Amino acid sequence: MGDGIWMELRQLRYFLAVAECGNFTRGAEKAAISQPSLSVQIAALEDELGAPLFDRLGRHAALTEAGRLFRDHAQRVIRETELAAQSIRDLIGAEQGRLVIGALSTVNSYLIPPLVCRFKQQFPHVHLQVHAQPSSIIEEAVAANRLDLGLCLLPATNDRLITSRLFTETLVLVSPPGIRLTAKRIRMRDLATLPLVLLPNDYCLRKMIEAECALVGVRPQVSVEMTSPEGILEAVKQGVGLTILPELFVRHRIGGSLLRVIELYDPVPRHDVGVVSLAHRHLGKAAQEFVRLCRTTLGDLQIDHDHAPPQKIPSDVSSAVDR
Amino acid sequence: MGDGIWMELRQLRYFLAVAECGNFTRGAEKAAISQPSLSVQIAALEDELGAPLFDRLGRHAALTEAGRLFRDHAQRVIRETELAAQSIRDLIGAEQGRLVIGALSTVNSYLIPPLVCRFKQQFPHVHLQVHAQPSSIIEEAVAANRLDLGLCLLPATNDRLITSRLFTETLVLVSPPGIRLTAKRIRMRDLATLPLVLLPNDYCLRKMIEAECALVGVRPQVSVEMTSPEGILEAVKQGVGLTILPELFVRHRIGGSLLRVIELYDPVPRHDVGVVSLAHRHLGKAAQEFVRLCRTTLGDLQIDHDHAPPQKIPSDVSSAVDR
DNA sequence: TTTAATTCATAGCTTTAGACTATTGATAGT
DNA sequence: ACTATCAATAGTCTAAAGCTATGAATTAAA
Repeated sequence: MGDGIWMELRQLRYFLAVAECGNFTRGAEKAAISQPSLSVQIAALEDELGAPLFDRLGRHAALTEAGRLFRDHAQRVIRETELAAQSIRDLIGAEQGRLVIGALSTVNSYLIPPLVCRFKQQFPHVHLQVHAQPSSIIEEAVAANRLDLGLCLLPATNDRLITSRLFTETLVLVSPPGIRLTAKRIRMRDLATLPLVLLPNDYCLRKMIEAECALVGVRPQVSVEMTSPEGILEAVKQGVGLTILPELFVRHRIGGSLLRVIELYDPVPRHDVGVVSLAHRHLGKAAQEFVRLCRTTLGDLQIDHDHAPPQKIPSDVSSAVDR
Repeated sequence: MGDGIWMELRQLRYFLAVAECGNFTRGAEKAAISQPSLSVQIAALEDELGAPLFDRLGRHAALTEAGRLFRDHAQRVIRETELAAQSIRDLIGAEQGRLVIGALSTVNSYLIPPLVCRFKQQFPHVHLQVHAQPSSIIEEAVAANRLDLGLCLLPATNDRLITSRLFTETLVLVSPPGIRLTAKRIRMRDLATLPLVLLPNDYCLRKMIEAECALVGVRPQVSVEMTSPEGILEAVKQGVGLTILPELFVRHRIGGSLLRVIELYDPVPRHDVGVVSLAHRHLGKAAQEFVRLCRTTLGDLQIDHDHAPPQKIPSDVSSAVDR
């Protein structure tokens, strides 16, 4: 407490140099300083510790008992500093670390799986944690610095966040096989007569649907509310009703089932999805790379739908729809 | 290698202060420096590590991923320096450490046992190692810094040693029960006719005896040579011959045996025993205390002989001698 | 929206202390 | 006794660590 001066790493480095050389003069050479400078530092160290570290015998300087004891500690200290610097370098190279992100549950379903796959391939030692949460919770968590990144609806309401738009999600109507709906696309206002299975109304997606409907003067008939998009899709499959969900999500989920996808228009219900992070929050290489992978993965997904569908996936889908 | 500037403990201390407070301003208070000084040091640290350690969010400063990683290392470093300082303090208090001494085998027999006992009582955690060696070897080992202290004959021949006289050892003649020698004291020159069991002639003690004899113009009749004083005493007990050994040693060894102690005079053969250490060699508290204990223990031993003998031990001895 | 308060960074200046050269004193080896 | 080596000391210089004052940015309150 009362000490005015403290040990410094420099002194430990000099000390170890002398201990290794057994000689102040050569120790100074090794430490790349002059011999007097080294002597002063060693003396300061000895003074602070309260015991001589070397016996200055004419020919060589030998460690005292205290010196031997101190050497072991000093070596550990220096080693630890080197380890510290190295581990930071490793982290910059994103070879380790921890990345916690939040994602909308719909996005979580189709974007995250291939994304995680690629990410893990690139950064096998980064501990990645993905939370499927509603947009509002994600925003809050990112703002509170509990999440590194968030994938949520835009625009974000919290102004402490910086956002970066990723893509536009289009909503489509999903109908079960039994329903007699031959149209490939229907107007928004025509939703009024259909029984819908939707998310609870504290979800952004639900709110958006309500808002879109209000714009064209209709109130959707909500027959059932469920919290999980997957569950909703399953319910629709059972014939509970129809639902409205993001197109990408639906297309990647209906697989071999008999569900039909019906486009909505006038207007087309859509919203932007983007990545959000806390302003002034430094993003590590892993996080930056994660964002980049979002875009490339998304690009690949879009291709699967804007181009490939006419050849591949639609064959599955249409066959299922045809029946 | 190429780096011009190095991490310093000061920076780690400041870093930990900020990490703990989550705030540069309060961290500066904790570190007892101004906030700008702290900012500069943290910036330097971040610059050297190549990654930001804190995210400067408006309200508080939060550790980055790199910061969290670095904190663990920094804590270990600081902890280790504290341990180092503490262990040196402990050593100064002689609560631990290692003390290696050399002692003449005769001295080793009577002085060392009680000495070690007292020493261990005072410094239970000091690893004490005692080597029974001839004076010349001890001198050499102390000069080569392989021994911390040496108990040997004075004067020491090596001028790199500093010596401190402890006491004067007087040599006495020891005779077995069977010999017809009634005198309590005999002249040195009378040794000429007696068969002696002595140490080999590379021992200082032997050399001294030879020298003393030469002074009075006699050559001792050496019937047997043995390297260990204890062995010699045993041989004498078996009737192999007489011997000449340090009085203190003999008195503490003949116990209940029938050996007789006969004083020598004209001149009285004696030599100084002292403690030697290497010049400029710093002696730890344990070593210093060991020397002090030599003197006090020796004082107690002398008392046992200069005063107690008339009452106690001599009764045993005389009875044994009378027979 | 404006205002006030926090908080960290920057700039300029002061002072500390680490580093260098030159020298002395001491020791060891010739 | 002489020489060489080595560590400590003295004196000077400079780099950097510290402080004060100030500015920019953000948050909280009015």
